[in-house]
Amino acid sequence: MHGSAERSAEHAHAEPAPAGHACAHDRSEGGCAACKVRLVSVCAALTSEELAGLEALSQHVHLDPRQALFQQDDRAGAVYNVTEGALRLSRLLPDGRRQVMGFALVGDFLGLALPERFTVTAEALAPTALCRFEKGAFAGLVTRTPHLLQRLYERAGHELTLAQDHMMLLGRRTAEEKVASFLLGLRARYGRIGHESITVELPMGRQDIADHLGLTIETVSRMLTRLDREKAILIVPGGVRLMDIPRLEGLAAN
Amino acid sequence: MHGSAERSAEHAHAEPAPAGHACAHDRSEGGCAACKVRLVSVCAALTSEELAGLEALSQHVHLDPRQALFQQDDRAGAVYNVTEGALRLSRLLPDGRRQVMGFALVGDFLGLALPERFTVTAEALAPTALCRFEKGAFAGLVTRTPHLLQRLYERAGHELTLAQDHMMLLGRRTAEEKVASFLLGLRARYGRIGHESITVELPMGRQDIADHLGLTIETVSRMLTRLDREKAILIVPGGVRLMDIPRLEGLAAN
DNA sequence: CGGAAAGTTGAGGGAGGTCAACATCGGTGG
DNA sequence: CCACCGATGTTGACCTCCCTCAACTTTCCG
Repeated sequence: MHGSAERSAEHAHAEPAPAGHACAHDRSEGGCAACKVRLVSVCAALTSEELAGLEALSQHVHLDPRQALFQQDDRAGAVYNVTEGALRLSRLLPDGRRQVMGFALVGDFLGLALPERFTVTAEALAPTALCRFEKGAFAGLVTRTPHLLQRLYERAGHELTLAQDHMMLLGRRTAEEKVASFLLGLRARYGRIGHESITVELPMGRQDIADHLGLTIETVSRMLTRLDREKAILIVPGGVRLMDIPRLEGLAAN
Repeated sequence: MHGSAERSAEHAHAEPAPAGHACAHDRSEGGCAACKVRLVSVCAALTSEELAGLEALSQHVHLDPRQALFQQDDRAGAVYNVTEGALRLSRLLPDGRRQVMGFALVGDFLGLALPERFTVTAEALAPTALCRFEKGAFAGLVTRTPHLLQRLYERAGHELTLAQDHMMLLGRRTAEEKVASFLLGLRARYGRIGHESITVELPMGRQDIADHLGLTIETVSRMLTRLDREKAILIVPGGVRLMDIPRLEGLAAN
């Protein structure tokens, strides 16, 4: 099921640029200062000189749907900033059971902890564009730029509280609560990146949602159907419209 | 069930020192340089001058079993380093369901993310001693000491991968796997702080384990009994002796 | 020694998993 | 343009793992 079609772009980079090409002219269209994710991303911590330093390191990467950016346990050679699209971050147990640790949306940073090896597999859910920073160079910039380190640290702290929220969800909530909570959380995230709407796009499949919430695909489907039947949501192609947010918030209960 | 006996030492600090006293003479017995948790803690990043700076900020706090150090949503006025004992870090849902996010052992750092408010409640499981650092002063030291910030950042990254491990456990493992994994994980942690042994102390109760693993107290008890019956472990007063570690590792499966 | 708290064990039930059939959707080629 | 096909999602029937409820035992302290 994890066929060779999902080869890692991280590997590809070492080879003569088959996918994920990172040629110099790729970063000629405006640069970091004009980057539309700058204000929502970790780059907001930087002065314009620092930004220039960052830009010198940046490369653009594009992924097709289902293409992997990197695999769990790959040596981490770079960090990334998502500028377009969405990715699934997952871990596999030896027997194939999967846990989706989260979804990276526009503005999200991958490789935050600067780990030796990636702790998750990152795969594109849609056509996705990223800013790539060579890890060594980025680490150098970080040590020279306490601002940036501070910002990364704050971000890591934030990730940690999100992880705690999700542990609460996985350990102590019912299936219906999990699904309601997931939809509200996703809506809030879209809101923060400027796409405030009652309609929540779901670029991930039902299986991805199930593996994220610690459920099966059937249970996710049933809960969505139930919420739809009860007029709390409306299932639409490619997403869900939240019809009764107070009710959903009651279910999410936090 | 969460009676007034569990009042927060964080509150107590503002009042005229009822519990958790932090008088100057409390830090006269050796200081940070002689601190036995120094090498396993975040302080290992510091030079001896920096250590002196840290020491000037430090206060000793002692907690009795069941006493709270701080509560979820308390304004975070300090960070802590555990020097003795153990604490339970938990979160409560409005309806009383509880998730234990983890247990802090000797050498562990509380308030790592320097949050505005604590995201968990911390309660002592045994007589516990901590080093307390006023948050403002600590934050000041951090900005003046890139070493330390770097170290905190690494630590936060490590916490993040631990959180991911635990999400995998909560979302995708069976009760037996959860318990086996928990025991092995605890043993590994004790090992890292110098208490390598086949016998794992369990300073927390069954309910705490259950709330950590997303199970009920009865299921935890049954799984321990089953592992005992199968000679994988031996239940002893106050803990568990791991009799067949390969078998436990097979169950934990990762 | 006595009472409360903590832990264990058993019986029964239910939320969610499993298995299987069916529906829907999107792409591809005739 | 539509028939076909595989992938994805939905629905139903049944089952099982874990939860619930309850009784009992053990441990911990005063």
